[in-house]
Amino acid sequence: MWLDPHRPRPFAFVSHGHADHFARHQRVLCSPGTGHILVKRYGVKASKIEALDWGEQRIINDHHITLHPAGHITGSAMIRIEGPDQSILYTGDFKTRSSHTAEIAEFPKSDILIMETTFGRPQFVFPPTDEIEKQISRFACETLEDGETPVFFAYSLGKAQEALAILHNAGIETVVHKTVFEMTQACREIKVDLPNPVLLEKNIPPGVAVIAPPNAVRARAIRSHKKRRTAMLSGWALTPGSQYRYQVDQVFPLSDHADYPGLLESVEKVSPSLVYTLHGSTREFARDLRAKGIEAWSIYGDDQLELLESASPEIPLKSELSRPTSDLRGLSELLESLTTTASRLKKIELLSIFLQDCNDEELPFVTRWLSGSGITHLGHVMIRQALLEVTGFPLAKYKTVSASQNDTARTARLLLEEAPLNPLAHSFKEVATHFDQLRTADGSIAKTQLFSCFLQQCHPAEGETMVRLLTGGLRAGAKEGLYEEAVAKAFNLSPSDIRYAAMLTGDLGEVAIAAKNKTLDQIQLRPGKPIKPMLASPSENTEDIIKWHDSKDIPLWLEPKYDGIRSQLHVTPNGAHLFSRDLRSLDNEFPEILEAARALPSCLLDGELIAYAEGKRLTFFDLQKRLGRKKIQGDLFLGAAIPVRFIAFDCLYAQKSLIDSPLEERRKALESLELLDPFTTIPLIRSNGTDIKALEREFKKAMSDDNEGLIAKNCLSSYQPGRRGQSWKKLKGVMPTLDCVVIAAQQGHGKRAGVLSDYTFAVRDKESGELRTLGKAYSGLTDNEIEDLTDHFQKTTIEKISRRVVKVEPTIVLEIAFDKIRPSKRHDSGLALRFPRIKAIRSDKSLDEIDTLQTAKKLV
DNA sequence: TCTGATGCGTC
DNA sequence: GTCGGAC
DNA sequence: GTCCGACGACGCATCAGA
Repeated sequence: MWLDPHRPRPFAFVSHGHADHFARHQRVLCSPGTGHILVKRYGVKASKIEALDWGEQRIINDHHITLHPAGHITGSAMIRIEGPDQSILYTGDFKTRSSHTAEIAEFPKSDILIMETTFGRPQFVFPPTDEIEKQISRFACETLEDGETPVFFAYSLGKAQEALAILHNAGIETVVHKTVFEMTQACREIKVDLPNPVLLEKNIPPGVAVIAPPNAVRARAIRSHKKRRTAMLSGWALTPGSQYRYQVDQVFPLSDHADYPGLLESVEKVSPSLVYTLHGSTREFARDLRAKGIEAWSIYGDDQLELLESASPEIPLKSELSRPTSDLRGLSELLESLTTTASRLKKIELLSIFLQDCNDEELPFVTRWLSGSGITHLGHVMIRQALLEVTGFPLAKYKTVSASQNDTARTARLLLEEAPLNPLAHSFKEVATHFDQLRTADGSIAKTQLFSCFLQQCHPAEGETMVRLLTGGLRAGAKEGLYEEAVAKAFNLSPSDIRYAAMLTGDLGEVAIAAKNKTLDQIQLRPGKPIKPMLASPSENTEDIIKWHDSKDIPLWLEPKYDGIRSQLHVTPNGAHLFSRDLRSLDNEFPEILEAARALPSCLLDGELIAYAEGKRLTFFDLQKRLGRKKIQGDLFLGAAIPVRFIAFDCLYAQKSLIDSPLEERRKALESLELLDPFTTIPLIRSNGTDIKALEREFKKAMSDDNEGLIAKNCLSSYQPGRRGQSWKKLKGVMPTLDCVVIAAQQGHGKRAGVLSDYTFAVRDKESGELRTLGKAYSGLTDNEIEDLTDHFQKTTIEKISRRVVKVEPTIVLEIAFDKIRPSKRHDSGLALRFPRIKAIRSDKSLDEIDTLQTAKKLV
């Protein structure tokens, strides 16, 4: 018999109904209350459950087994196993204080005690429960009086019911999230004295409090409710930074675990001769017991997601740490306000004021940092390493914190708050120098070292900002467009002028300084300086294209959409250059193209690089082999094996800038260049803009020529760099689909951190009968669908594969659309999809109706 | 020296 | 590349 | 309509660890 095992076992004791203590065992021993919860929460078959009443005795292999209330949540039990020589008590999770929904804990005397020590450090002393309850009620009342909604986050089983009882006793009307609703009903069914719960519908009615599980922080009904004040109910409220960690307005230390005095008290009652400790501060608590003359050892395994050790006394807490006023601090504070305000206008206002305060030297690079360029990024592995160096924490601790955050920057801040730091003031210039050093440092070890030294001199908040900047994940809800408007506002210019200049340079920093000095008009297009390519908006079908064109008099211009690499060819008297879609230089990768371009006059061409050999186009994957190469070495060989052509479809400069000229004129300029191999001009179809049949024919032809589809262009439009405007439309082929079953689900990042957002799907191999994975997808589902699926997958989890991934029962059939299917080593089907997306959740289909590997292979 | 994990940039 | 959500 | 941030597979480079 296993005790609370994480993996499915033939026979296991399950102490209570929380997910971290449960797996799909063949037979389960538990209290009747827990048994009922397992049925309701995880859909466990009642026949698999062997319930044992409090004090009732069972004999298994000559051992007397009894269960005793643990006081953690409804039904939570300790198990006592008495053998011929000695007795063992395993506590599961427990608490010593009384509560509204859990039975009062009993501590039978035993020789060996295996106990949980989640809060096994002396600083964990919870205030009296009635005191906490009063605070909670007061928070709810005050919030309601202010016309706002109090929202409590609490585990859906246990804490949520406590909260419901507390609010009910205080006479506060409460609505609860779906999972809380279900768990409350389950508790009521086993005679726990709780008010009838009211389910939270789409919108929160006025005058009520809300109880939701912590992972509903991002649920739509709650997020969209602006007038809310949030509170987290957790014992971790006692740790520094918890309010920040949970991103709530308030935290209350309402806990279902024993605090430090409670742990000691329970050891005393059991009076064991040997203690093993589990969860949380296992080593510390065992050490404390040994100091009292009780033999005690920790069983390693800090598998509790929420675990966060508190600062040791010699390290100053966050509040005591000085936070020097500095440029960097200003930037931190700016980012913080940007993140918290949803209003676009407000963000622009904040940014513009900030930019006005920068001097000429700072302005360009600060603008670049904010708009996400000009910083070499550090990967999260290097950042993790630097954090471990500064804090001296073990990797396990990083992982625990990171698992609860899913955000490197926030993880950094939490860890730094417990680290011995020496915050100094940092000017922008110093920060810029540091970024430079990081960029030029050789190797990841040197970079890590540099960064950890810098972090040591940062206040945690500034450390977080540095990490945000270095990971590029500002998550401030602002990108290019908004920054352009901010620059315009800061220097009193029109946003369109700023945008135009930004299009030309692709460097907002340069634009900002020009704006400040009123020299914007000096920014002009010229070959050698890359500009952002114009993009096409997608359209559904040929009908859309006709509707969009909407003209009898103007021809509809069509070009095939090649499957290559978008690139810009700049030819100047001093040499030629190639740039990629995001303005990276491709010069090293395609030297033979540059060589050939020397024969061309000065010009700037927009086009597509494609792989082409022996009169035939090769695939994108062939072409990709030539990307990312650092050394020119072997280029001769590669150039021969995978020759490349540049297919030009636009000309932005020929003697003068043609950016503002209509496409017609640009095309003329392009044709007058009379390009020769390896340069070609894209075939152009000047079609009648009203004949849908003709359009269909052209589209079919483009597809049968192995193109991705067609690009439709308005021949009178100017070139709009960097915008996915309406002057160009793309039309792609109808995608094939396969019906697949989900076999694993993965936790998301950022705004998808509380949900299982990413699904591994599989098809059936007819030969072996096995399921074979084909790929992963999330794209295509709405937030609500993801929430529902998360719920479903939590209930149908078979086992935890890794920190983020769970294996689930194959119950959900998805219709997966994709562009192409091809052989691959990534998945065990030996196939992979290009651009997979979820077209539909096929709840009408069952596992035996999914597509087969053999069908999939035919589509290759 | 090889391999797998990670980062980065292309679609 | 894909997509949904927010403004 | 437009921007933004969640994500897919693939190929090359780099680095840690076998």
